[in-house]
Amino acid sequence: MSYTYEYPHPAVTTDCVVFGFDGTGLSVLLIKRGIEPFTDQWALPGGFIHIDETAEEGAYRELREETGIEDIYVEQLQAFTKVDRDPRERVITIAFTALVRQQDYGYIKGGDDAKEAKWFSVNDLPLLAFDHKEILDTALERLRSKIKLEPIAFHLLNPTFTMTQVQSIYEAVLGQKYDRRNFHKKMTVLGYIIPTGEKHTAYGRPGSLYTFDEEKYKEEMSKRSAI
Amino acid sequence: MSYTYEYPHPAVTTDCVVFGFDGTGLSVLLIKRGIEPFTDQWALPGGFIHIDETAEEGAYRELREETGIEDIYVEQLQAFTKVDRDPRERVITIAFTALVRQQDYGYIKGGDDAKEAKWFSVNDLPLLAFDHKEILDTALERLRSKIKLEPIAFHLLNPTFTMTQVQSIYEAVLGQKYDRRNFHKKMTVLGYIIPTGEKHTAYGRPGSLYTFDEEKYKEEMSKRSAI
DNA sequence: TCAAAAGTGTTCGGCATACACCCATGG
DNA sequence: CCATGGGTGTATGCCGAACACTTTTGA
Repeated sequence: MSYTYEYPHPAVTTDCVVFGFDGTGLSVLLIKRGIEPFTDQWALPGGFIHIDETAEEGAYRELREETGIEDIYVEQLQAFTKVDRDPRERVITIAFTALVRQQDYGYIKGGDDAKEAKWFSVNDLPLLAFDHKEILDTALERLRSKIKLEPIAFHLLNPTFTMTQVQSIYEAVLGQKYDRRNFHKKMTVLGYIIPTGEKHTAYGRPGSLYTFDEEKYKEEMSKRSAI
Repeated sequence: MSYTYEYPHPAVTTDCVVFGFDGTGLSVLLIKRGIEPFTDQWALPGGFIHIDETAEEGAYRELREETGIEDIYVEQLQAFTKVDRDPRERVITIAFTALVRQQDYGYIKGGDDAKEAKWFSVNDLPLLAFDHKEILDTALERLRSKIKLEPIAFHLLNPTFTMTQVQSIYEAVLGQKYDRRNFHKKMTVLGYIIPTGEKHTAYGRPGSLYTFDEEKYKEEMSKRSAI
């Protein structure tokens, strides 16, 4: 079976920067490549898109095939189009950012073109295949600016969480420390972080558990843009 | 001449949302299509990327070919990948946002696959070909959030400009009015908008001309992130 | 009883907002 | 001299930053 065109067509892939949070730092999910090129090197999960699926669908599918991850937050980053970024042929990749609850995927199976899948701290990354380092850096930059504007941190957390956990994510992503009292105040004043009444015990005094209320968030947003 | 692949490859195009400012409102540059499909309909300038150029290079080339525009600010928006977005074959487009000094291009020549090129107010757009309305809306949304964070308004203005002109751009893009005194204060306090000492006369009292200082902007930014 | 983490309130400065009067120019 | 638009300062309110002591739990 072969496909012929009048003009040359680039191949199109998707690559996914999957961020997780392990309780202290920000992590990225990488796969060890099982096929040429860059066999045995670490890379972002991804692959060629099918002719009858959108890039989003392709990104979801590749994630499922290579890592077993499903039902997560995925958002398009941008396309990367350098002419020589793949040694096989002209390949354009559409990169995505995904946020997952890393706890749910403590052990990742690997599969398909991936020999192995593993979480890495963003501060201690191996050498990456292709231009995946550049993609990852772009994703990180976007994550940093986005977390200041939108409540995306909650995609990295359990449905209920403590304020300290939220604060840890902001600190890990933005690389700075915040005052516990001011952070708590700022979050509660937003109006869409709701105490559940439950407590969470780890060490020391138990912390209150909160939940993110999507509805209240939309309400608050429409109030503000109405002004 | 034909090109054969083992797997089906989508075609890849670029499309460019070119914003201009005519002194009162925000405009978009559209071309009237000279070829099938959607002949004679208005569309974003763009076309198929060559196998040996990046998407950015392709976007620049198509803009030059279809509208004669050169040397402007261009930035990638995102890819649009719906399966049926082009009736000919599977086509993925990588969309770009461009900002130009509309004055420099009061008359646009058209050319190549474009019968005609024309500025339209973003508030009074014709029916657009393909999914170009969706692309345009996405670009507008991105422009609105970006203008709040970065000094991109100056790409729409002459190298020297009055404060009132800057204010008009912010008002046109964000769709709200600002107090002249407060706006002036906010801009000057930024530190990278420098008075040239020249005056600009239109009606009434002449206004001071300012210029945007790239170096100072970078300085100010590094100061702030250092804190 | 000790270590670890959580809960909480006040003060201060800076930035955004609201607002009005006078000035320079062209016709 | 009049119409048009430009330049500017002050008062107020809100938000973010700094900062310390007390409480709850498990070991």
